[in-house]
Amino acid sequence: MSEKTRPLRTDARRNRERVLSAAEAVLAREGSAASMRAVAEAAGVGLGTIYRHFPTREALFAAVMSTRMLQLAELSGELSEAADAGAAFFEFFTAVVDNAGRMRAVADALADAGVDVKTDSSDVSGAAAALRTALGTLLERARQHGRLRPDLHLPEALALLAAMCLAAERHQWDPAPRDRALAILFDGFRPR
Amino acid sequence: MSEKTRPLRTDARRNRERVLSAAEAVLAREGSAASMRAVAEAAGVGLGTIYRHFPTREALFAAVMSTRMLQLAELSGELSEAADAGAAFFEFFTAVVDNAGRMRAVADALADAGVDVKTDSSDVSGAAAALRTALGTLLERARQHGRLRPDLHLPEALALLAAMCLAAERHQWDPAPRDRALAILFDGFRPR
Amino acid sequence: MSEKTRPLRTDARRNRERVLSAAEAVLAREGSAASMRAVAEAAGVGLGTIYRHFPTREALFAAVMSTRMLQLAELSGELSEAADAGAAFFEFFTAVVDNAGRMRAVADALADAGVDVKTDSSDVSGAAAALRTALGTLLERARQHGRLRPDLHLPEALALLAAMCLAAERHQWDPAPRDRALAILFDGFRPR
Amino acid sequence: MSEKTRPLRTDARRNRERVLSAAEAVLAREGSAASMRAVAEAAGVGLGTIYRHFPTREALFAAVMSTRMLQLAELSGELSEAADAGAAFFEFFTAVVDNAGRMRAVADALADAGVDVKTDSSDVSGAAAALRTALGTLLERARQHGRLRPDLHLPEALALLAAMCLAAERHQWDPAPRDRALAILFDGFRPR
DNA sequence: TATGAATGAGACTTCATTCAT
DNA sequence: GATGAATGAAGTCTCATTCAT
Repeated sequence: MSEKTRPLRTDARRNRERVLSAAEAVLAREGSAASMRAVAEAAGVGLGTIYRHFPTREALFAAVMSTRMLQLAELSGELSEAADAGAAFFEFFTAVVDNAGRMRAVADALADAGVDVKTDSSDVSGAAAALRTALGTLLERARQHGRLRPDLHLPEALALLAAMCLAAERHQWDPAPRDRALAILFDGFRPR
Repeated sequence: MSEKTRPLRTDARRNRERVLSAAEAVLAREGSAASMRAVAEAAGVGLGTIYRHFPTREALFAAVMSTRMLQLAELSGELSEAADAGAAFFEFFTAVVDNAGRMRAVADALADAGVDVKTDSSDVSGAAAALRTALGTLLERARQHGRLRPDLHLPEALALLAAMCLAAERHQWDPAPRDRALAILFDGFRPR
Repeated sequence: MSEKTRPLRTDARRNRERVLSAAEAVLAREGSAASMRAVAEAAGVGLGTIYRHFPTREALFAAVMSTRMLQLAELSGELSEAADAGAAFFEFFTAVVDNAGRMRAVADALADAGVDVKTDSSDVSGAAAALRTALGTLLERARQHGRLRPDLHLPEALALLAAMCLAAERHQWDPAPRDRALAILFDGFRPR
Repeated sequence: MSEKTRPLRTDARRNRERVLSAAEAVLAREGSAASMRAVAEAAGVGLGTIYRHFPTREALFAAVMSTRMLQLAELSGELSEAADAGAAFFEFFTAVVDNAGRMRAVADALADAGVDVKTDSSDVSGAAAALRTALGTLLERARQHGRLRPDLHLPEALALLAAMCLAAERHQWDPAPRDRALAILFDGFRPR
């Protein structure tokens, strides 16, 4: 847990970023079977450079996911103080789905967050926990404000979030159908 | 003479079944990257036997999917005459999700059914179309009976079905959480 | 059971013939990599039927070759009494080349006949010997009639025959180019 | 192993050479059905190394052929200015046959050179064209010097060259029989 | 530190051969 | 006898990972 990283040289850090974002792009384009070579080429670095920063293919992809999840968790911070607690929850939910739609394979990790975390990467499980916490906080607040049905709890919400993410990334959902599906689901979330 | 003959044909057909159900099990356990060897071992047959019945890895997996989808489409036949049109729709929806929970990768095909069918296997596309039609029929009937919100149309329903299947399959959803998630979603389906 | 070959039932013998000629056709069409299944299909019999008559793939193809070579050796019988000994030799030589042009892989065996027989099938080596003898007889007679250079002996003649056969089968030589090449070679055969 | 040579960027090129010459040797020993693994073992490299340098089995074998053919075409350059145009032609012809005798399968390509080039590898077709041109040049020159019969043209010469190569390669012709056969053929080439 | 050549396990697929029906 | 389903060794090729430069 206490993975203390020492400051990388600036060019090394820049390479790490390039690899990460190349990996994300390649994952989005080619799915989870994307090869390390494809990532290296997209990043414009050698294969060895990837392995300098990420010990293994799985570690690289886990890093992609946790990075993305952390970004989402950060978004929740802002929303947790929004005036309309219900809107904040729905906005966050939508943002996560939207995000998943842009990146194949991140949804897999989101799905994992719902149950047990299978990956042994503490980074991913940490980010997943952060995301879960973020959703939980917004959920609780919205419910207390009477904007969500009282019997809606975090596990179901996470499961449904994961479901929508998986579908969004697999369908390459366009905004319109996505919004229609979410509108229906959100009606199920509301108190009667 | 009167003894039941055991022609090779029978044995061959049984082997085909064994391969199909082994493939389904392996797909469920190992995901879509499952190897042909794993299927062969699970089926207790040689590798060549698989290839006798299915010319290609893709063909085998397509057969698994279309078989499963056809079974579901058949179920819809019975339900389409049930007394309670709303219950029939929800039961079918639940059955499909339940089914997907048992088989990774079938959900992929279900997802495909929602949009365009990408696989060129006419078997799969046919089965997918059958499933789409089945859901459409039940949906229409339930809506006309006033059990579904008037603005719920097939595309959204399919998208949400696919989403739930994907999640069920990935989470290995147990009945309890699955039912809770579906209950919420179904509330979203109902007229207010 | 006695190992002595006994007359085959007429249908069995007919099957043997069908397999042989199907094998020749398939060999001609697909080259020496032709599969047993292709032969079975061309012959309209099951795979097992081939193996009833020929213990291995190699045995089948050897039988094809020896059959063909025997036919050629028989042709030499007629020619060995022709009035023009020189023409008889050239005609035989041409006939063999022509034949090879029609059947891929038989040329391989002809080539083998020129040196040592590698196949352990006594059938093939016997047929090759018959062919060698046939050519030798015609050669000797033509030379004694003064139609061939005195220093042309069987080994060279066989080597050149094999060469032309190989080329003929590989090029799918049409008659015209084949005749031009043979005319030149035959000029080399003649006394100055 | 005494000293292990240390891979260099240069070493990659050397590995390429090792693979090429191993492939030539294996092709000569085992014929055109030689396996990639056999080549890898003969070269003392891993299978993957072959595929790094040659994308495909066919590409490797094509490279072997075109390399060899190019070497022969180069030889013709020197001979094209020899004092004795007839001897130059015969020497070249002999050299090509001699060469083919050392490598099975190269003869196949030579045969292809005689007609149309079937391989889509531009390397091979280019080398084959170079070889054809080389023979044509020497042939023309020798004929103009009155050392070849006037009606000997390139197509026949190529066909006969291919024939002799095929036979040489298949027989593992020793020099003596080869020379005897060539002497006879060359007499056919000369003006009467 | 970055590079990319090398490695080899493992994937898919074919096919000669055997054997139950 | 005939059939063709089953088998599994072997072949080609891919790709995560290591390591010398």
